[in-house]
Amino acid sequence: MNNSLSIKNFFQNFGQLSNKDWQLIQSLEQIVDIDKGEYFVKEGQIKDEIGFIINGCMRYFYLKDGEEITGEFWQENEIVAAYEGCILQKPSSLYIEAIEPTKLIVLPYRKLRSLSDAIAGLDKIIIALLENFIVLSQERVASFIIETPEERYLRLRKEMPGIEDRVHQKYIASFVAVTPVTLSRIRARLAKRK
Amino acid sequence: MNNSLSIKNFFQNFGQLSNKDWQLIQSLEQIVDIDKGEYFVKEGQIKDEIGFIINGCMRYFYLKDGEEITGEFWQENEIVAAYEGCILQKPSSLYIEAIEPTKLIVLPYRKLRSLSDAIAGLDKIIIALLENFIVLSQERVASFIIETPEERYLRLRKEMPGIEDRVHQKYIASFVAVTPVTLSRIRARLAKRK
DNA sequence: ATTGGAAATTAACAAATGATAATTGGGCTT
DNA sequence: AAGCCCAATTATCATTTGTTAATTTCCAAT
Repeated sequence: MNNSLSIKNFFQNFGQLSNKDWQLIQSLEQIVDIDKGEYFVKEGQIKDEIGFIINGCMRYFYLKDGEEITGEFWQENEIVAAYEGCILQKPSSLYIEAIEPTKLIVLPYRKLRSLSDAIAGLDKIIIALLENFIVLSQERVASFIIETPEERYLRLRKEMPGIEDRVHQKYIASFVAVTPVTLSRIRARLAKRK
Repeated sequence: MNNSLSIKNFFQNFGQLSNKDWQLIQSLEQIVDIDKGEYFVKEGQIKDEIGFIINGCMRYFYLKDGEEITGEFWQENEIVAAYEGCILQKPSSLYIEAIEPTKLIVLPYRKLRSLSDAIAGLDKIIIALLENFIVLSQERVASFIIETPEERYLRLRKEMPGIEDRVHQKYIASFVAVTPVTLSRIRARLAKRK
């Protein structure tokens, strides 16, 4: 099966493309495999590429005082990117790591942008992609503003069923913004309540 | 002086427009004055308009268990919007309130989008606007992930000098994600340390 | 199957934050 | 200028979370 189909489907959610246009985009594509524990982006690196996960699981994290603090998890059919590299062309302040062996379709963001002259309608798709990203980003902000750690934990389980079987609890703990010990206590409380 | 000049300058940061194109955009513009304590958006309302602050000061907040929790402050030359309305055409889950008497230039987002066929280069400007928004949004996420309340407070003072003279400390407290009492203690600690 | 090592849980204690209430301070109205 | 109302500070106490360490559980490698 053609891996590229999946990202095509993803793009076509946002707008239609002719086969010829699609081939132009495909010419920028690269398939990348990342081993478990290896990185798509490291701190300090300028990475202007976006990755589309064919299979596997990733996270991004900040390194603060030697501690890894997870910001987000990504799974199949999701887009991973370091916005600093893509939008600002600046060195990343975060790491993007494969939690499992991960296969990605990689597209250079600026080169993709530069195809808009050749591909009518590409701008519309990019706008839709960015809008999509904004929605996710704002939901994450809202989750910090209005939710407790326990609520964030429950939301993660709901939004990403199965994620607990894929990643360490200590990663989830920092995603939820507590220590592993506290997450353990939250889980104990929830289990008792049931 | 022409208020519309300021939003034109703002847009032109992201791309050039001819006078004719600009007039087309201007035809969508509306000047809106909002009294202190009044709202640009209320919870439940579908608002697909973006506002550009000519003068004044605003904030958005969520209402949770009767508590107002501030998510962001906006000042002159910044754009205010409820992404749920603009992007998703859904009822807002938040309020946008004028903290001071505020004058806005208001543009309907979807109508603006629909001008792309008539205005070459508008899509590029919209992309730049969205990218700009993503950067701000991700910085806010990062601030929750890697910073302590004290650090968030210091960052706000640095990024928005003078904001403390414009808004109540209780608003700042919830922005920083602590109670007013705790913010007061943080301030006392900082004053002593100096 | 055994074993080594890290992750998760549990317990005990320290530190920080929240909640409540009393006091002080500042701004607005009359 | 006086008085009132709400915001901000301070104090006290309760609750929660972090920290450290001990114990158990889970994987992975041999």
